[in-house]
Amino acid sequence: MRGEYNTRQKREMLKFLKDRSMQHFSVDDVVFDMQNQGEKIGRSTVYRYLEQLAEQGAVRKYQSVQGVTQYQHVEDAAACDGHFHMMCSKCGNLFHVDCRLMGALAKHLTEDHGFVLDPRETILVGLCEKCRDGGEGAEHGADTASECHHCV
Amino acid sequence: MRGEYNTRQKREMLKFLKDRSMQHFSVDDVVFDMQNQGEKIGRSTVYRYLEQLAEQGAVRKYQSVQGVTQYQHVEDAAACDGHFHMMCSKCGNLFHVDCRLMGALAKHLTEDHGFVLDPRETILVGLCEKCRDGGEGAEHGADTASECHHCV
DNA sequence: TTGCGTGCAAAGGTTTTGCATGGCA
DNA sequence: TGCCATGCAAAACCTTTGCACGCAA
Repeated sequence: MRGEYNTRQKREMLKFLKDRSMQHFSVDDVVFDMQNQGEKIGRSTVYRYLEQLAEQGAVRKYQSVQGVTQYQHVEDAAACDGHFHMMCSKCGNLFHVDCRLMGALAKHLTEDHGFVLDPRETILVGLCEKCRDGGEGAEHGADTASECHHCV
Repeated sequence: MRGEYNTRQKREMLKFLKDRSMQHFSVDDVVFDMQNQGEKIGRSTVYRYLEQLAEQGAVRKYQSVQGVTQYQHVEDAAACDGHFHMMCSKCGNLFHVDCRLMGALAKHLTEDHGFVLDPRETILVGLCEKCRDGGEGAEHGADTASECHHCV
């Protein structure tokens, strides 16, 4: 049965992801960054374990606009249940969108359009505040929580 | 300068896409389907012209959940401005979501979260009515317009 | 000791690119 | 005729898979 053994590679990779829950990674990012930190890990292992974690719901898996698979650790699966995510097309950061209106939208789509929206798969795309204003782009891995100023 | 010549391949491909504005295609779909109709076209040409059309806004380009690039002809760019799209994760069909609530959401996100939502890039993911009910999955290329029963 | 996990290398699939040829203007 | 467009093949990527060896239990 899969996922039975608790190996060094799994421990280190999970720790790596947990320590960077605000960031998202491609497989290459994980391999490269971990190896830069002196941790030895093979590419196949990263692919395989990331896939396992995604199945378990411990990481979110999605396609970037450029078509590269991205992964991000899900800090609290329960906390993520009720909300959606938004990706900035410029800086690439992923934001949590905690907002009642999203729930209302999901309900409405289900009841009046017949669509059952999947918050785990759906990613809203646009420009985040920093990239819109500064035009510089937020640094990669900046804090990515977004609370609604009005409706939380 | 690119896109200067009006060639047979471009004419046929554009016609092919226009005639099937309700469907979405991978590059392979286009190559295969067109060749099945007896139209000769090379794979590189399809890649290159699709890319050009996407830049011009004549086709929408996006990643399927499985990570394959999909293209769909945009019938009326202006008509698409005000609405979003939803993809069924089971049958893969793309639906127009014509609904005031989406506009309200975009406005709210901009004003209260600082996000400028991009309707052209954003795809809502979930289950469409047919796939939810029948469990069979709608046939590929079925009609994909969805009007709101309440709020249009 | 057993058998899952790992890592290498090979294979598979998709997309891009270089280059000679073809065809539009 | 000049130059962009096309199509083939090769290359570049990303991801999956097969297999022998390593290591957790």
